[in-house]
Amino acid sequence: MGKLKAKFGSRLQQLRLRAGITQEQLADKSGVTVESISNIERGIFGPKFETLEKIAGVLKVPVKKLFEFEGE
Amino acid sequence: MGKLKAKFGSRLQQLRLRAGITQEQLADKSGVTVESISNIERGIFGPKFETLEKIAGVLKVPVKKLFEFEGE
DNA sequence: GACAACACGAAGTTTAACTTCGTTAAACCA
DNA sequence: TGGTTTAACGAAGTTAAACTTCGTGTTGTC
Repeated sequence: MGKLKAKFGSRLQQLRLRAGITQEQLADKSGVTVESISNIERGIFGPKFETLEKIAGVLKVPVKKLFEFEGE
Repeated sequence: MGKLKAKFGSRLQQLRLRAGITQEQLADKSGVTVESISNIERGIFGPKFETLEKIAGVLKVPVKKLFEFEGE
């Protein structure tokens, strides 16, 4: 229990690297700061719905892709 | 753009009805109020990550199922 | 050496999630 | 009828998580 933020974070990092962009680029296009992206990727907190939607848009993936973890 | 909350809401309602439970039952087991579930299902706001995780647990579905919308 | 990219922490701000009230209405059953 | 359940819907207030703004430290690379 309580592992969703962490799993989401590493999944986000995975998809961001796959897209070939930096945290700063993702941050700028998503309308948040680099530190926020860093915090999200490290599982410190999860994005709110609005940010979630923007991030998925920048990465050009459906939102559900961000919740597809390994071993589930 | 900006339709994620609404799509998530109706998807949640769909899965809740499929599970055969009321908003109140889902609310109690998820640790939020009935009004919150109602607001989420109507797309007024999206749940925070912690609530999202609990809801998926109550419905016994992986989180990504809640983001599987029609026509995507 | 300088720069890029990122981890990481602390402290403050913002605002969306959440609550608490209350009303309304449809559906079902006694 | 009347009572109960279920849920939509609004307004207003509270809470807490998301987000920001600082700042330091590390790694890699040009």
